[in-house]
Amino acid sequence: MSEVGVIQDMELIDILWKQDIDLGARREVFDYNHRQKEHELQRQRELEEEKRLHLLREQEKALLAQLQLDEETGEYIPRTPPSAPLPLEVSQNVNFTQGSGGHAMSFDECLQLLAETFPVEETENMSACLATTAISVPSSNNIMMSPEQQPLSTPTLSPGPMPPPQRVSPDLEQAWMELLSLPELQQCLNMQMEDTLETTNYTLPKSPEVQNPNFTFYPMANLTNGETNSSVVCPAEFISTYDGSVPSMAPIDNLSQMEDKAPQLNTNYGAESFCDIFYPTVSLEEGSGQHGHEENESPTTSDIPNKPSFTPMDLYSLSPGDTFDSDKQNVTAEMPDSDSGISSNTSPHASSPAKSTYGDRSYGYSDSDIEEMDHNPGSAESDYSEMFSLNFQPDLRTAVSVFTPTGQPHQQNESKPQHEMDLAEESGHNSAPFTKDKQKKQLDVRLPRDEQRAKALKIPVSVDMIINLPVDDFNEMMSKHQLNDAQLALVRDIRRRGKNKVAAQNCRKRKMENIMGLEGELDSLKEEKERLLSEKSQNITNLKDMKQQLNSLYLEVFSMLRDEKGNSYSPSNYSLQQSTDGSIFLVPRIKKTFIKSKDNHLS
DNA sequence: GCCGCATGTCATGTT
DNA sequence: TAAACATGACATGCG
Repeated sequence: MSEVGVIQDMELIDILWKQDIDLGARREVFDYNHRQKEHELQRQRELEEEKRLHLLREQEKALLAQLQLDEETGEYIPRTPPSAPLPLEVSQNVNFTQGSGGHAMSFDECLQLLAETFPVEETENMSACLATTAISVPSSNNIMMSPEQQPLSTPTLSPGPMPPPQRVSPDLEQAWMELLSLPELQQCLNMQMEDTLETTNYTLPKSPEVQNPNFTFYPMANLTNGETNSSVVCPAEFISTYDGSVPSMAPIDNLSQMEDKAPQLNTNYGAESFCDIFYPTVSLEEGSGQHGHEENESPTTSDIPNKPSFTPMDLYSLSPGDTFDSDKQNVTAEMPDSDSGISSNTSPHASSPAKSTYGDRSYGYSDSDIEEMDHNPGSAESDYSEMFSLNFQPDLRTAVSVFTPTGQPHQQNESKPQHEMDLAEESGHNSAPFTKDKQKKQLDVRLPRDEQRAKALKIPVSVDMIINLPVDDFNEMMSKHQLNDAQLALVRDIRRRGKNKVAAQNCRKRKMENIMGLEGELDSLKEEKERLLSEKSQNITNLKDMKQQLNSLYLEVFSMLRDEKGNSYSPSNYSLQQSTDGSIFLVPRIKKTFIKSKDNHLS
């Protein structure tokens, strides 16, 4: 293009730009040089970013070389020269406050804090993880949380930082909070989680930091999956570490399946496997169920936001010991009967997972029930089991695992007060006019019967799921489990009874509301009646007064009338009458009396 | 033992 | 037509 042509073009652009000023277009939009400059700046920024990443990677390697596993405490401590051993507590007393110059806590201090937070029995196998990458520490720690530690609060895999473990000391917890507030660490955690999820083709919505190109990336985030993914370096033995606590959560066959799965986890350890470990019941049921097949059939990432692998029911089932809160709503989100204040949340078994665990016989049973079961342990087998002559061999693992959607072992730790407290809270509006402690107690009485029946027939689905699953999911679940006729019949009955129970509660609630509404309406009608009666009496009084006034006025007018002789008319002989056109006539009463007398005579 | 209340369950009708 | 829901009637447990 010639120079003249360029000038002409620029002039043309100027004209267009002037026209576009009104549209808010800036001149830079049309300036090629300006855009080129911007492009160069961006490239420069990217180069700086790469340099920075490289530098950080080098620092990371140096840091890892300094870490050392303390065989006794299981804590990772920095390699210190023998001459100047560093007390471990120092790291706990690190001032995490951010100074004016930035973070007072260095990254290796953060790592040390992480190492201290998680003891050796959990990190025995973490050494491999740490040896490979320090950034895998937070994630792997989270994976290897001991059973008593709180697992993920929700199954939803959040890209955000994990909550601090419960066992940390207050100081450590404080440090944790501050540590987690470090954007670098958050970034690392986000990236680590992403890497983990990517192994199962999951993608999570990136955090703003991730989306921000100017954000500082730690080098580990750029490692390949093989390097970063803790699953690769976490040996399968660590999985078996949890066999002592987890197996009670899964049926035997599923357990074996899970154990068989362990080596696979070793090579491909993602979110799904993660859930398999901590929530084997759900993951094996759900994973192999309606959600599992989705992942198998179409593990596209686009499915994730629209249909997360955890439905509200999963949330409910997965929250160990947590009250299923409104979200339960979440459950109610599945159940459109939001008009009913009771719904399934108020059902004791549905409102809280903890309420579904009836391992303790004294829990939720009436005295007679307990007595009956004590005297006749086989009574747990319902009429169904007797009907179909099934041999119910109490299999603690199976029984407990099958009917605890929460995945919690049935160690009843006297949680009843809390349970009732939850009930009281959750019953909420239900408190009037139904809710009493007795009612709550009786709500609990019935459910275990179905629980026991299901247990007797070894139905591999929790009663809560049987009742609350949408019909499609329910049918799908039933088709996945090979159930015999007796089991199918029982499952159908449990579902029918469970739904009808809620319906009856709603019905009674509505009935009481109707009664109360009718009572209120009755009161208002009584008030209306009183008001109308008083108004009637007032009207009668007014009418009386008006009649008197009219009478006096009539007499007054009549007294003023005179005949041609000047004599007054007698009111007894004459009366005043008004015609339709308004004129007044003096009518003699004689005729009237004559007619009257005539009428009387005829009658 | 009777009574009232709360709740679960069944049968049946309705949506 | 199936599933969910509504509701009357009855049974049961409890105080």
